[in-house]
Amino acid sequence: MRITKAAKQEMLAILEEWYRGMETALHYTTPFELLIAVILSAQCTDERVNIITARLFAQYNSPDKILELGQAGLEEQIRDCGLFRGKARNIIATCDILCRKYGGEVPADFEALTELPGVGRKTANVVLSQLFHVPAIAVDTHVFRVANRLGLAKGETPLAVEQGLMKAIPREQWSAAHHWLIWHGRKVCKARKPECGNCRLTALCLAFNTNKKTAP
DNA sequence: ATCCCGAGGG
DNA sequence: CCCTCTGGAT
Repeated sequence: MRITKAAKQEMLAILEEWYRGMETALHYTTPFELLIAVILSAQCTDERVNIITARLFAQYNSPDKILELGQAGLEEQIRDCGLFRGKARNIIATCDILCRKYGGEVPADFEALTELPGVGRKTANVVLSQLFHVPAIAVDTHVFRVANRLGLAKGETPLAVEQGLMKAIPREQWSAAHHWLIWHGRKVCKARKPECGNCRLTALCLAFNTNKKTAP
């Protein structure tokens, strides 16, 4: 079974109506803060990242201040969000590059961003779309799962799903659709126990209609 | 036991 | 492709 173009457009219309205006759950006040928050969000809930960054940014809200804090100090601050040694190492290295190469600012360029340690394709796309209004679809765990379940974009890798979504969604909606899919994944189309009973998309959903009315 | 707005290394 | 890194929540 496959999802028609018309069905995909209908899904997007419902998602837009449902999640209109929903944006990131991460708290930030500057580009630098968003960059760090997104790096910290790997394998960690946004809610927990917000707890950590509230404390961290109160004192250390710029690359030079993070460098002042140092590896051990940063590890202590971010310990509770998991993967803390690698994240601390990457953030320190990234802050060093930001200071030396970009005057302490966050570069608005995909190649420049992905050269920063700890910044991969997903984080770069979040920063580009959210900070610099570049059309991009960041595929995280929620977008990947929801797009595959719905049949909006099938793919075995995040890149394949990203490319499928770019075909299925008008460019001007890329950044917004990223947030619709995330919120749908967080609130309804959950990884472990999807709430199909609360979903407005079941009539169109590939997984729901393939698995005899029960999403995997 | 599995998942959370992944990335880097082998 | 695979594996590792990691604490907290369910």
